[in-house]
Amino acid sequence: MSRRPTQQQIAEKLGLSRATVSLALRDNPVIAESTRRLVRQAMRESGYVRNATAATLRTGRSRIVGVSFHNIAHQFFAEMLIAIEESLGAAGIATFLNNHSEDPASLSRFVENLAAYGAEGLLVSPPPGVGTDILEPVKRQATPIVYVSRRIREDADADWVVNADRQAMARAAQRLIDLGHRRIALIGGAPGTSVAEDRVVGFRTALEQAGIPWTSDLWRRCQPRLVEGARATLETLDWAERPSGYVCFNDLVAFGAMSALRARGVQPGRDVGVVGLGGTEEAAAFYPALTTVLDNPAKIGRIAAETLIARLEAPEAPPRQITLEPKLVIRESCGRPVA
Amino acid sequence: MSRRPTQQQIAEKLGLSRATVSLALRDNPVIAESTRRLVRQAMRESGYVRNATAATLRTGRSRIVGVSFHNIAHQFFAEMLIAIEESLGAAGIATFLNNHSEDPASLSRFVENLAAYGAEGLLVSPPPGVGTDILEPVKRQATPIVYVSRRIREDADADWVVNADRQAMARAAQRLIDLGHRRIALIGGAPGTSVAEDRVVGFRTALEQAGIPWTSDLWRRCQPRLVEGARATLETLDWAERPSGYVCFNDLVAFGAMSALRARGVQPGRDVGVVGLGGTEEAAAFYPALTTVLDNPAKIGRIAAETLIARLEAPEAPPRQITLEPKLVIRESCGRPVA
DNA sequence: TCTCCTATTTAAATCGATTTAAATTTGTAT
DNA sequence: ATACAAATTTAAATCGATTTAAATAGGAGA
Repeated sequence: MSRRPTQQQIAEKLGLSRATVSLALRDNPVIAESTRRLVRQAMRESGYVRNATAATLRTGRSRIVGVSFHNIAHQFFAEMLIAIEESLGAAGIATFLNNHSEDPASLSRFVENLAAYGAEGLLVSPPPGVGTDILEPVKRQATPIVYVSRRIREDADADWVVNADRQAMARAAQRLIDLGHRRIALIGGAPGTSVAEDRVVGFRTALEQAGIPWTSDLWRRCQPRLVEGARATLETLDWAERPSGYVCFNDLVAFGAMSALRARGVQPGRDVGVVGLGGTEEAAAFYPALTTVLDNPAKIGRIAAETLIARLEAPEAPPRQITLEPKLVIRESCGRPVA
Repeated sequence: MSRRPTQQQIAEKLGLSRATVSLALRDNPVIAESTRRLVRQAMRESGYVRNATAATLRTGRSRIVGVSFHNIAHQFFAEMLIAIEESLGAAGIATFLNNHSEDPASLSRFVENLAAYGAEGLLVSPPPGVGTDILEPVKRQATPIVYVSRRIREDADADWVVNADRQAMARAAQRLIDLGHRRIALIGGAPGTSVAEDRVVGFRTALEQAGIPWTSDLWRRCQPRLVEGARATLETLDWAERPSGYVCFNDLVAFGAMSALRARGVQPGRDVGVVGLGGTEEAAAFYPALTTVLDNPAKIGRIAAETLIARLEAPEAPPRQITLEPKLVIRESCGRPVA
């Protein structure tokens, strides 16, 4: 900070009072049109920049919102974050960022900081296993929270915007089942998050409805990363009865799975079927092109930001709990029906 | 905001003055040890949260830093951002985020907002073609700026942390040259950014030093995305004299190039050589594994944050202009020497 | 007991914008 | 002119923490 003009100084220069300047700046109609123009002009000339800190202190409205995800290097979260920042920015709201890396302590520190700055809202995808108490500092100030992608189940009447993870995974599995696959593995997903739990349930349900018995070793858990997907997939090649189909936790894992399979001479789309989840741009360009379930990060981000903004305007409105329906995109990685 | 206790209230409860409470909170040694403990205790019990807004207004120190990149969905920038947020957070500094999408207006709005909130610093990777005037609102307040990855050339005595893009690209090209390739295409990169310009110069220099004539059509420009890389690479297959080597703007483009080539029956690592830039985790897992030049996003991010923090402490210190040396990682995508 | 010095505590100003109640100016009708 | 209403402008309080100068308390020494 240094010497940048304040309303005080502008008022003095124009021989007006601080009050007049402030009211003129905010286009209050009680100020004469001519005076308003005068003030506007002076502000432009002097390069006046409104001191948001002072305004926040006085009004109690910070126009700041916090966003906390576990890993913004995941395509899905990165795109969501971009959409959120854009939507908030368009509404004149600043974005405080935190990447908590699944560490509750990181989120905790962030939330405390949000409270200190008087943030007006929080968009969060919490780490697995935490309760609402971790959000206590903002909750106490009645700061609205919107859960994005992941939620805390305990917080049943909060706002949230998530994917229909169960249906998405069920749809992915169903695709392979429809093609005649009976031996299907689930690759990826870390236990503990609401997302992973829902996806596993979806997978399992699809299998059981098709009369295929579910056993927990059909699920090869792994971090949602390409190399991990490759590793987990390789393990299945040692099974007594090899899978003919692979449902992957996300596209990245699917890429890993396909790379691993191909490296072992197994051609996805011909020898085995692979389905992803995500609908990343790369899925279409990969060879073979990946059949996948769309997960719309930008759409979720936009809706989440809108939900928060609506909540700011109507704190007492009933909760908005939005679940986006998945859509299967069929490409080449599942190939044709099996015998 | 709502009723959360203020220092005022704590003071009343304890029968002390606001001054004492404030001084105790900040561990000022003039306050008696016993009083300090008392105050601390009361704060803990009442769930007091410091009002950063009020403190900022009084002290002029916001403990806020802005970060603006063009696309945080790029792996490189996402990882850089994570490292930055973590480093700043560890220093008790909050991160204001902007994803400007190469739009100067977006950056401009952000910078104005930073000035309004009294941000103490800016880490930025500016859009192509902008001058320092776009940063005027923060510059006027003498807010330190650290350029990250990209810089504004005009701003010659600013702090910056960038990759040695020229050398990186030269090294990539050199690898192919060493293997005997003479017909090498450069895939990707959008003109106008300092990064792209430097990389092209590096590529061109390596060619010319090896006695290979550079012509501008060796460069197939494209957005740094997988599908775009695939498209640009396909174009080269129609050339009268096809390339035997491909230097790619980044790993993502290389993945696209390899996918496109493979789809046309050209096997990277056997029929042609491909080099990437980035050192993403996926590069190792891809089939064939990608030879690439490391670009250390997390390291750049960490150093950039440290540079800014150092600058806050010593505003008059000489500029820190850091260029990270590239390192080639040889894998399989270039194959063996050609005839 | 009284003085002086040191250790603590406190009153009050300050940061800059906002807002309300009150004051002032302008204009109109009589 | 005079009164009254309407249109503008302004004084002053406020948000909560920080900080400096000044006040007070406590103790030691004479």
